[in-house]
Amino acid sequence: MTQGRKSKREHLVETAQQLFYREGIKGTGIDTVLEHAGVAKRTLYNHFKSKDELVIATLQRRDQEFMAMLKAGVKKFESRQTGEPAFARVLAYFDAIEEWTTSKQFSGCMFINASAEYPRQDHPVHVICAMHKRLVIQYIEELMSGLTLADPHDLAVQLAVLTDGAIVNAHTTSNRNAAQVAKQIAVSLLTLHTQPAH
Amino acid sequence: MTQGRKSKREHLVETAQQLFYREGIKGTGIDTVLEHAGVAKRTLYNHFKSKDELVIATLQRRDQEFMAMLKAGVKKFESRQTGEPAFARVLAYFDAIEEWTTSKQFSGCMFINASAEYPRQDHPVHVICAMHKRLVIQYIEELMSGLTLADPHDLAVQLAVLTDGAIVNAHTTSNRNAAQVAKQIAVSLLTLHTQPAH
DNA sequence: CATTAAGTACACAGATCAGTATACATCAAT
DNA sequence: ATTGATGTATACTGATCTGTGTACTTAATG
Repeated sequence: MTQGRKSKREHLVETAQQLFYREGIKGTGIDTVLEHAGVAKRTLYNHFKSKDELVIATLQRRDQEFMAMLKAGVKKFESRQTGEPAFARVLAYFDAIEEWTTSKQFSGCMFINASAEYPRQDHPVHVICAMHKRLVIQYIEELMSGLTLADPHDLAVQLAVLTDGAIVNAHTTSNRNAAQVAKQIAVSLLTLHTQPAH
Repeated sequence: MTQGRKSKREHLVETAQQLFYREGIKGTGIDTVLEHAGVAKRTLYNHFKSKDELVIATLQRRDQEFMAMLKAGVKKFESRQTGEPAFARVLAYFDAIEEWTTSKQFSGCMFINASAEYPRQDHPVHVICAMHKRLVIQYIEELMSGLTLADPHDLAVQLAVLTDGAIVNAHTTSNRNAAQVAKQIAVSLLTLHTQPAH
């Protein structure tokens, strides 16, 4: 029971996650996952009763990983900002997004990609992706909690739309400036909504 | 050579386009396309030497169709706007996006979806999607040609990022307000960039 | 030592996949 | 009327896919 470093299950999910992200989910066969993980097929099907279950496990893992990456990025970049703390956190958030979208391994948002591969909105995979996006909005709302806003949720949704636009634009058109573009817009929005027009 | 209504080729592409859009490209087999089109397999492979070629043909068709839809939408909605014509056209553009994203058959952007299914940026399918996105930016730039702007291309990219964000958000989270959110942001940006701050 | 849990190796089922081969039908143009 | 292009029907290949069946190994635990 107690065994070296990682459980086989965890190792499978980690390997599958990388492959699904790089090659797409439907573009990656179970056998490919097993080869890369160096694990027997039976072991996989002892832990997951179908590929779909493995897919869902990878998305849940990615959700954890991504949120952690975001929070670490915000922490890292917010110190380099000046002015209102909540304002600085939002800017740091877009810096984190930029660092990610310009990184070497970047291949779009795993959840947006998965949603595209499973277009049906009632499919479990699609549902999980929607949940993740809702979590991100919630997180943005938390980042802005120090600001005085007419409708904080509304602004969080705006910033989330902006984020998704930047991610997709960066991936489809290989644009390395997408996140900066989004950040620039975010600054405009924040300025508008925190200092009333007159 | 001269035959009824539509050529078999055109019919195949139209049918494939619908299925690829609704069920995903890798989620749709050649046989499914043939069943729906009522065409023999040999006929398909006389017109296209591989599935990839058919996929590319559907994307090219979708590009034509989508741009036509946008232009028709702009024409339809711009008359309902007041004020500066170029400004009104951009608002009408977002109205067109909204009408699309809230329509019954909406299942995301076919090019974003295809990019996700073919994540490798050098894959022909991915390249075509990037080209389409560049065309959209160009079109937005044309819409704004009457406005006095410091950097028209820059603003067009911003609006394109906004558009993609709205489309993706609408699809993944089934949010019917996404396009309105984007439009609202667009208004802010246009106002900021057309009437200098002081 | 015996039991039990977890993993492995490997063959295999059954479906589906893209693409080909072959023989036949239709029909317009020469 | 013959030819040539286009399409059809059907069977088939070979690869790949998810998932299962089975017998063996390994190691921790009692």
